Amino acid sequence: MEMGMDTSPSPSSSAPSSASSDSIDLNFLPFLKREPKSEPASPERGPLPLPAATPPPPLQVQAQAAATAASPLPATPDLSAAAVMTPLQSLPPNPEEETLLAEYYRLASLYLSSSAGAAGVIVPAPTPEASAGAVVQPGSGSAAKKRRPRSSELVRVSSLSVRDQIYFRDLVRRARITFESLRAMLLRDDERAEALGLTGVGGFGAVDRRRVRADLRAAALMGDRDLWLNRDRRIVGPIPGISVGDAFFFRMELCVLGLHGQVQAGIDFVTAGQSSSGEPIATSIIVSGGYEDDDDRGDVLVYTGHGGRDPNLHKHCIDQKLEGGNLALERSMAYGIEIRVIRAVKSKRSPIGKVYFYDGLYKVVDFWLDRGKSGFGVYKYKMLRIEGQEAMGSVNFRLAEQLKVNALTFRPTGYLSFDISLGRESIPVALYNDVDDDRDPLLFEYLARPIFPSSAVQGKFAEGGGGCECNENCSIGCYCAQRNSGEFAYDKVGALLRGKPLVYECGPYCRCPPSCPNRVSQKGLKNRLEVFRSRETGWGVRSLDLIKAGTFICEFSGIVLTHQQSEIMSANGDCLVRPSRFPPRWLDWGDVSDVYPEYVAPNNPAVADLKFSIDVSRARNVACYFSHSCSPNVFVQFVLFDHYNISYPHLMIFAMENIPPLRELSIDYGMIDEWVGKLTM
DNA sequence: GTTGAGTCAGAGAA
DNA sequence: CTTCTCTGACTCAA
Repeated sequence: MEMGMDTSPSPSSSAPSSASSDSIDLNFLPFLKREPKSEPASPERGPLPLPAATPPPPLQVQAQAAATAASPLPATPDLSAAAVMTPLQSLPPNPEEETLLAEYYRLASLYLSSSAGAAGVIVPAPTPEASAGAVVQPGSGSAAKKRRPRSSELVRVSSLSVRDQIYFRDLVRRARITFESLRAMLLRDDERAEALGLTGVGGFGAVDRRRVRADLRAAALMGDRDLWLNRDRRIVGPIPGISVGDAFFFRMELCVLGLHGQVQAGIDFVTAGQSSSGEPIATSIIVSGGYEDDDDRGDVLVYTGHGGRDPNLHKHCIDQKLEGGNLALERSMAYGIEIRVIRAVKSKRSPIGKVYFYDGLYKVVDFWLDRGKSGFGVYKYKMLRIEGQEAMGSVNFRLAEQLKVNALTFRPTGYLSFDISLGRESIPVALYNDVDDDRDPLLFEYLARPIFPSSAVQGKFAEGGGGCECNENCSIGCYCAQRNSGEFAYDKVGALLRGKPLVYECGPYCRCPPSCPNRVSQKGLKNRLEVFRSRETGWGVRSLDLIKAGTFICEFSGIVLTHQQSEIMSANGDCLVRPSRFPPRWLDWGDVSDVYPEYVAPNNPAVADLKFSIDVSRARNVACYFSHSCSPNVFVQFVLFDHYNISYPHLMIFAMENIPPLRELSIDYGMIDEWVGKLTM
């Protein structure tokens, strides 16, 4: 099958295609259901305003400059591809309209996702083959795969409306969830294969113990389905849906998203042949810390060109040449083209020991040929960060590390409490306000665990046969695995593999030890959370730790009321959280239907119609201060572990994006209740 | 700390 | 103009 015939939806096009659904019923894709009926306006794009009058600065170094550099520049480099883009006819953004649109979109999102749930998006249980995932080859088959090459069309995406921003954020999140879910599935398959005595991906007879990297395989699966983003144009400047500060764990993921298209090289650029001015143009760089001559001061960065190094040793052995990415950076300087900068920072929270932060846009302001520490010639580029951007992810990361050690040194004022839980949480929860004199969260009793009504839990502790009989950590086939319809919900480091209607963790009636990997959310906080005051969202919550997507954050606590009690209390106008109102965002986590169209979200274990509510008016925990968003970074997963009454599950909150330190956590509450208004005003 | 298989895109040849 | 082959870039996992 030719890729051109592929029936899978292609998110790489900026507007949702009116995909002909030959063989795949697109209607069951939850994501597509949530899209607004009308096409989101495509981003306003325009030709790059290349300063025609800017003469190329005289090359200070006439090294081995490629012929193109030496030849005189055309007065106006004709980036013709950009020129045919829709001309800018943008009105100045109207804040009022933006707010209305945001509200409209929130409601549309709410309506569509909730109606989707009611209309039976949850289709029959996946076959074991489908849920095992990697054993099934994607439908298109890998035979005649022909990857669509990267386009050279150079565009800059600017002034996205609120609605577009949400649209692209969701698009990017979906791609990232697909990537991470595939990777997790492949890893799990590897482990199973190894447990069975088969080795790696080579299958039978493979001798090599080394696994084929799951990140590469996940990217390849997505590539076969044309699911890589932003391949139809080369974007200069910000990538829609990716914010300054976003965190990534794999180089391949950067390629999949189009943030940086080079698997290994640190400089990504449009080649001379592709650019109509005949010159290469750099668009992004990665500062990995691998080059000894780099000098990184944050806002000011001296970056070293690539090349000249021995492939095996990380030593320079010949002079660098002004070609490829090196020349492209120089050309970007001449034209004033902004460069995306991605920094690698060491982190124990990362599966690979480091994390890549998108730190925003820089401009090259100077370049020269220098003698590196090795004694060989290296090209150096002085880059300045463009002002007015969000704080850098790498800076926030370091600040948060310092705050964990000694908060008062870096924030002498503003802390109202270092632990509003008063020791009730496993990790302290700080309270910080440097905005006004509100101290509201201090006035409530901190309740780390919800209190269930006795009628709800009486006799429900050992319901359904009590716990498992495992003496060691639980494994596939044990009673608790069966409860979870044959598979455990978490991977070995405690990340949720995919969202489910309900997760059964091992509990007090299980024999397995506390180290059992099926005990995750019951153990409480693992991240340093902070309740903080902001001018935009009132009270909010942020983390000092980098939170990997899929990991547990905290429980939603309070005094649990029965249906009857809820009716009475809400009549009194009290603050009630209704679990049934959270849109089923868990459907998205683990969704790989873009790659495996046969994938459907699990509909087991079953959960009851939830009629209870949580009263947070007297006692509450940190979860109560999460801000609302229709494009949230956390979601609710229902979990049972201590009692087994399916009408009263715990509301456990998990990350659905990688959440960088100091970024606000946001959740989709569904309807905005009066209490949310009260809390966030 | 060391090692090697693995990827895509660029560059140039066919 | 398209298609191919070679090369360079260095990451991730053991």
